[in-house]
Amino acid sequence: MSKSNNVYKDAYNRGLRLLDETKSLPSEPELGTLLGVSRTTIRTILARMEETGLIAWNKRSKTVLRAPRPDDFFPEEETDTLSQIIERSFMRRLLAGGAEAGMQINELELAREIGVGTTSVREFLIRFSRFGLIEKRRNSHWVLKGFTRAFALELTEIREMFELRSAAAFAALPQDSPVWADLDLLEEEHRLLAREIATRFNEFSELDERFHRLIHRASHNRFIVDFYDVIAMIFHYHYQWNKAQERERNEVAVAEHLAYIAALKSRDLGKVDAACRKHLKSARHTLLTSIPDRAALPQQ
Amino acid sequence: MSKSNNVYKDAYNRGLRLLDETKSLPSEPELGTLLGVSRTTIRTILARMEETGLIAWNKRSKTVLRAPRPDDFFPEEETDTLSQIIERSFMRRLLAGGAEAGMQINELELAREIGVGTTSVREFLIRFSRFGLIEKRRNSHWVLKGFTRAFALELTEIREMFELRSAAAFAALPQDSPVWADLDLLEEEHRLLAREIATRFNEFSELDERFHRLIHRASHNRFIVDFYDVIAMIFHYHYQWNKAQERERNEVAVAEHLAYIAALKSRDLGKVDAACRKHLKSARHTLLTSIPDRAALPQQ
DNA sequence: ATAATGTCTTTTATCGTGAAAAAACATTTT
DNA sequence: AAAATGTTTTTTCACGATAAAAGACATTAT
Repeated sequence: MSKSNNVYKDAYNRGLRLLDETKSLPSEPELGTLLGVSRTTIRTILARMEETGLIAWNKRSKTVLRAPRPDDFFPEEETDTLSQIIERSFMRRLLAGGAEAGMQINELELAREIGVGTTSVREFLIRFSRFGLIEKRRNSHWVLKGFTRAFALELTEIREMFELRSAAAFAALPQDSPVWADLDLLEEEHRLLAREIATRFNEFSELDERFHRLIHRASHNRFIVDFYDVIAMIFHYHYQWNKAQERERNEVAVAEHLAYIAALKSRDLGKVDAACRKHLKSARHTLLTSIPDRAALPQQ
Repeated sequence: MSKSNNVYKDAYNRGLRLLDETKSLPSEPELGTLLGVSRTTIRTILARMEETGLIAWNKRSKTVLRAPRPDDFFPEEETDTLSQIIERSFMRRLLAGGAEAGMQINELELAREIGVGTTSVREFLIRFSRFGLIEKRRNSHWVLKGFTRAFALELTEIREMFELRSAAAFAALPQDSPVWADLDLLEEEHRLLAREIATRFNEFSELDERFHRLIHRASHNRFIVDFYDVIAMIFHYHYQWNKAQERERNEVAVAEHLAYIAALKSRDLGKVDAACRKHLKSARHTLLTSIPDRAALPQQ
């Protein structure tokens, strides 16, 4: 099978949306930057668009002939990266119970189960290992450390250390820094979401991530910024799994964010520290309550 | 070439040293745990020892016939892991100048240069990426971020945060914790080294790592413990490269460690904090002075 | 002369394969 | 019967090969 052409398919789908907006497409390099792919892929896309009668293509002229129909799009699942597919399968296994700490992870078995080569699984596990949930035994299997209470506590300990420092750095940024404008925009989005929280509560997690990443970036420290990947991954899957009181939780979190933003804007370090601590405390609480108690039993 | 048998060769070399000590070898499973390899490898080793006339092997009896000679050992370089080989080559390139920030890293070229397959290089780069020195562009090349002043500052910022916390946790450990015995042992080793610093100064870095890892372990936080890998890697290569005033530097560091150990034993948090800060400050200074100024120029 | 298109080359992503090493199972020895 | 040895199976590690995607070079159009 070698390599799937998901990059092409995903870019094609996104390209279809451009057809609605204009009567003719821009140049190939321009499309490349627009869709974030190389010209090679753009040309493959254009070739297919021509073939399916979506556009007339002759050198520089790329005229839109008709609007894309639903069946012009490639199926969503064909646009996923292999590593996304592996990650999803792996996390499903991990969260869908039966994943006791200390359990062995078998590359070959995982690969067969997902239907991919072992190389891809190996590479995924190596990348995944930095999240602290698995560990490699040299020349042998991986060991699952488990999504335990201990893990959550260790994660939040670092998170709190990093975010308090980043928040302080943020508040100390000069008034003319562009981050203040970014913060204003995020504040506005929070206000909008707060108003319609009853229906849009599930949009919070995406906003949450953008907000915290903005703050962490103020640390100007790659290790702090990169660590947010761990948090984001955990929260992403965690919230997919645990939907209890999602609306209430998010409503509280939005309010806390707004208080946090106000504190940042006040540039009063004491207030920032207090607002940040308060939010992190409730975030930790939410994460901890969602972990089954079984996992709190002594490990190893 | 498939897979080199370096595990066997390394275990064989270590196994040879056992022959000096006894007249007959223990059971296969026992040898396995002793050398940290599987029985399969043990049996391959025994087979060769028999073949070269080192032992007489018949089922349970493994009698030593003669002492190993220098030429019985496999050459050192054949006992290295592939990832060690790749890491060394890569770091040599990186430190031996000509590695400007922003430079592209080519998997294929690296693999050809080192004489290994691309898969191994890919896996190495993925593992290496957590050190924050390289970054991947999706579907494209890796980018070298460079061993710059900024990198050193970001690294030490985290190190200081983590170590201060670990040191405080260490000092708070109950008197009957086994770590105090470990600390006593390390203290003794430091005293011995201090006495013979003139000749043994190059043994410090190994002691340094053991000392700091002991302290970090007191945090009981996997992210803190794991982060020491980054520090250890940087210091390892950094000190190989920069030998200026090595003796003096290490002499100072040993004295600082002894003061740090005394502070820990006093269990006075104020003293611990002061001693830790003092040592970390000079460690940072040493690291920073060794980075060429060119690297301090504005990046990107 | 600049920027696009057309064409060719290189690199990345992924697989299947095979030897090294581990692990599991069967048999023998104490 | 517990622990060792003997034998077989499974898994990991690393490679070369190949399609997808990126990138480089050549040519053409504005």
